[in-house]
Amino acid sequence: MTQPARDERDYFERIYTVVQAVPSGKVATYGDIATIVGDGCDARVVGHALGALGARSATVPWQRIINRTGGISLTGHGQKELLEAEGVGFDERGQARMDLHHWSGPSEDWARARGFQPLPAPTAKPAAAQLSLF
DNA sequence: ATATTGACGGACC
DNA sequence: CGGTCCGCCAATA
Repeated sequence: MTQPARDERDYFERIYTVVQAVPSGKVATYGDIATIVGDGCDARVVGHALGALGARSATVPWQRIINRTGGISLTGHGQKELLEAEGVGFDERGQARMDLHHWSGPSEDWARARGFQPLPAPTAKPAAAQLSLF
């Protein structure tokens, strides 16, 4: 009974909370936020929530949320510059370096306390492949 | 209540 | 590696 009522499905508020958990200098994808929120939340919903921020855009680091390809979906708002100001590096293709600034997700304690869930596997790749980058 | 859109993601070619 | 198509879910008209 201590479980938060899912009836309301306040995706917006939840998404805002998760986005606020993203530290400066880090970036997260819409899909990651959706996964953390869980409960059938999808990347599309995250985009809607951020689009409905309105005046709350000043209290929610929406700039740290980018698409899966590491590119900026929204242009004209200086999102890329904002991220660069936070220390996020971009490549010539205008895409953020996910391998360097991709948020690992919230801690299990934080997530569980909020009723969310941590990321299952951010970027599981065999370390052996790293050796043969040449 | 139904149809269309949308700050996406993943699969396919 | 890049562009394209389909799919998922909610909000809005």
